[in-house]
Amino acid sequence: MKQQLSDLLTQAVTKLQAGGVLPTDVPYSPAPERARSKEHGDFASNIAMGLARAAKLKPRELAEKIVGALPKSRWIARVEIAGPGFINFFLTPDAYQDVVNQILEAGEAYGHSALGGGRRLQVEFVSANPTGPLHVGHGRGAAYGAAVADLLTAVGFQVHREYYVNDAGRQMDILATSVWLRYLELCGEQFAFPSNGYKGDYIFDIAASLHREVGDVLRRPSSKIFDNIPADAPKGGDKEAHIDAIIERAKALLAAQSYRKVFDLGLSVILSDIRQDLEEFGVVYQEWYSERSLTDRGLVDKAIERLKQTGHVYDKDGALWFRSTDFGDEKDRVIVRENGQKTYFASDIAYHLDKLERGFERVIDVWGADHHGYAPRVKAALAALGRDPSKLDVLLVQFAILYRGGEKAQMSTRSGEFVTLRELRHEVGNDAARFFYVLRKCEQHMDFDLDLAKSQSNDNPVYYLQYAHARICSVLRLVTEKGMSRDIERGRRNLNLLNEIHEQSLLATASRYPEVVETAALNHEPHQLAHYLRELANDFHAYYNAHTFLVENDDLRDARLNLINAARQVLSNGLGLLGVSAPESM
RNA sequence: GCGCCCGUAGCUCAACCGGAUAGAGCACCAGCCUUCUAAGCUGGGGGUUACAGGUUCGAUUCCUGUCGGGCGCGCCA
Repeated sequence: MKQQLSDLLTQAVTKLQAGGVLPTDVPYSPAPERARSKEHGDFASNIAMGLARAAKLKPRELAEKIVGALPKSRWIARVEIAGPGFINFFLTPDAYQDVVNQILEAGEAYGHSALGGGRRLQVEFVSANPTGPLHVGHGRGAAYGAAVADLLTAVGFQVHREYYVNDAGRQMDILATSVWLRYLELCGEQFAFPSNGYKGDYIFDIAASLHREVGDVLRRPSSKIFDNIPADAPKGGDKEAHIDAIIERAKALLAAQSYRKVFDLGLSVILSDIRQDLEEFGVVYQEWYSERSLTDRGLVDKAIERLKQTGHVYDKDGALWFRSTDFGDEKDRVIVRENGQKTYFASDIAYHLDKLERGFERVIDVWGADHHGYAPRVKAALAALGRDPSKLDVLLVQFAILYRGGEKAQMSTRSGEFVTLRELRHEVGNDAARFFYVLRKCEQHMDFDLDLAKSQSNDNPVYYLQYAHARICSVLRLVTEKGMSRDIERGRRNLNLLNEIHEQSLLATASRYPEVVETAALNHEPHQLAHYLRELANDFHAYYNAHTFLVENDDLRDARLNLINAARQVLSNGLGLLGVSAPESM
């Protein structure tokens, strides 16, 4: 529909260029936009305003010449020039008729396109450290990332969804040590649990299953563990030094193989919990990419080696630095520490290099906003390695600030005081949670009032959309109950009977769906789809209240049933892209 | 101090790579169920788009500055 108008405008401009009215060397965009107000018609073009200067004409004068050169079309009822020089198109009622047929023929594929041409994209999202269950902050990244990935799939990209598993590094050592210490408590050892250890209940569960499995085999006397260890913070010491020393002691007292057993148990229990949590949330991945595997395959060393070859690293204070300031970063970054350990950043360089070497045309990282300072250095590393850093899109998701009882709720994985994603899902339901998360654009700070979400879940806008879907299903079910017949073909032939204002409005909104999916996908803005669906549901509910569908007139009834069934299809497709179910009854 | 994000109705948020009279929901007020699901519909009040400049036919949108809020600024991840 949009394309046809665009073609007509191009023909008009070409004609004016041939007549010498317009220069041929000025670029222009004939794409008309959906008019925001009904009195401005269905589509509006600002082409005359853009070209007025080049034509040395007033915008309205040029607009008149363009309209004069416009070919006739049966889709266009009339064309008006308005305001400073807008060209407004009023479409004929039957211009929209065919939309119903298009939707019903395409079915679940309505709104899909081949825009992406099958090009391969990667979307990496959530990637939370496997040191505890996902909390509601991760939920936003999950809902957002999944919706972006699904939207891009819908417009024809081949999308690879990936979760980067940080299964190496100090945080995981703290986790393993925390599990071991809780295990020792079960064995009967007594000591003060480190203030910087993980204190969540899930640590007890893992420790208990470890104890059931191996008994007291991994027990070591607490006197040996805490002998000559730097003081913890509550005793005026340094909590970081304290926990690091305990980790070293744990590795020394347990043979490498035993330590690894505790470590792997903690990792696998938590990771499978995360995986199940996300799956229940409707978020699935093509790949769970292990950080440890990068090291095991030598990719980290290889990346460092390549940086050395390109001459962008140097030694200072016993550490190896990457000169990221050469590529716009605000300071240089350490990649190998004084103690010989590679930093997390080193792994990330190898990881992102690997992403591009796997052949993805474009790589999208969905990060929490607190990581925003990290993007320049990753891009710098890619540039230093001769890669195009613009192939990496970092989408920053702002924090969801939790409110409980009118006050900010604490969010700390370490202390174990947080609301888990699972708790949220159970309280408000998957559908409401998915929809709520995706309702606002990602760079917008989000106030998440838990009391409101939990106690007044019926106020959640998702029910408004689902209700529209359920209502339509209900009407379609009632056709036979009322002893009426339904003939889809008869409906197709009588679409010209749909001339009520509510019907025209619903048709126009439904016809916009493919455009909405396209812009939402390309701009990584699922909230556009969410807001659109609300509009569509609103059009339906208004129609429902204004008119009866199950009328005696067979022609009119079947036309209307086809229309609302088309609306149902669009609702179902749109909700599907957002990971929300479309119930047949409520 | 420096960097990134944000500031729109009482509250939570939209505004489609600069467009016409800035829109929804919640809350508030007034109406609509003997007819297809009232988790719905109809109408109403509510705004100097934080502030001051600049760019142009035209600015919530782009630029500069000020104020206010969030987050970063480790040889942590």
